[in-house]
Amino acid sequence: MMIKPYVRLAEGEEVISPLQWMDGDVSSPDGSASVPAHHYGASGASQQNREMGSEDAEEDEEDADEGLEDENESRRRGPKKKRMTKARQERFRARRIKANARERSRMHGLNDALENLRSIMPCHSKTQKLSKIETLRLARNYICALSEALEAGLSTESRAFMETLCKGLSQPTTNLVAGCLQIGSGPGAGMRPEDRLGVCPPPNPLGGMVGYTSPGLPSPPYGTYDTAHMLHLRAMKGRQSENHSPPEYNAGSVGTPPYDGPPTPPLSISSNMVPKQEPSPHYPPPPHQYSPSNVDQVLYQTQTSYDVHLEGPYDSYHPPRMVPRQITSVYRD
DNA sequence: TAGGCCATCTGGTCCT
DNA sequence: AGGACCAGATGGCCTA
Repeated sequence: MMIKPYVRLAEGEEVISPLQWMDGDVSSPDGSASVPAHHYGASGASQQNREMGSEDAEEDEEDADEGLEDENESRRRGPKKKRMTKARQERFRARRIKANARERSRMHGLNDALENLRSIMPCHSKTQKLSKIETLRLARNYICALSEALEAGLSTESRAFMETLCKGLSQPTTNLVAGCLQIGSGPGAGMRPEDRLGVCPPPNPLGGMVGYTSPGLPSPPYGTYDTAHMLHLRAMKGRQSENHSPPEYNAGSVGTPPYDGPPTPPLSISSNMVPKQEPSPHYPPPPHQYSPSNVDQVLYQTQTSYDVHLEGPYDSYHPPRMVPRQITSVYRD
């Protein structure tokens, strides 16, 4: 028999658990479940607990069955296991069902919080949802990047900001971030609303795009983009210090590189914004309007690192695909 | 088809 | 005693 997977239920819906399923006719007389053992996972010992119940006493009926203990059971050290009477089984199941419901609810709360976090990330797409781990990484990077921007008075469109933001992210997420923050409003005008990216806070109700992601940007060949060189850049800045980062965040490691900056300065709510929140009618600005500064020059390069692929028909549900152009050279001076 | 991600169940541990 | 939290295990879904 196949056990259906659990899905997140709408409010009011009731979940049927294997334990409840156990309560049906499929339970064997001795109380051990017919639920496939593999469904439970865990070790043999745990499995035994599940079947025998590791719960506390049910005094009645106990002594009478003493002689029926199997030999291994009687030789075992430690407190003797109480036998699983029917009443104890029922209590155990009821408690387990309650615990399962609590655990589900707890995890839903966790997921809701994660969803809230996603919604204020600089890259927010309903069609290309960040995974949990990537959400956390990006959140961490975002905080670091904003802190650095505040500290150094840099633009949140600066290269440094982008670098920090993309540190240690997976290739698809890096692509998403890049597409998010570097693509202007022009070609995306016809996109699905849910593909528009909110830049904390979400899109300006007055209209205008704050940027968008291409739905399903292919990973490679985008991706010779390597964050290793970013670490290099940071190392050159000589800002190695303090234990703000987990030990695994070393330059040579695969995980998210360390944030080696100073402690995060206090951020006001209003400061938790990036400039693109107020969309410019000319974003990205044409070259002749662009600031000649070095950082902006680099930024302009990044903004022009995608071409709009106009091949084939497209409409609001099939927006033009963004085709990368030499993304690897974006961060080179 | 393998691998990534996810939801869920579960037992253990800690805390109130 | 019961709840919160955690980590291990499992199977389903999706995508490259």
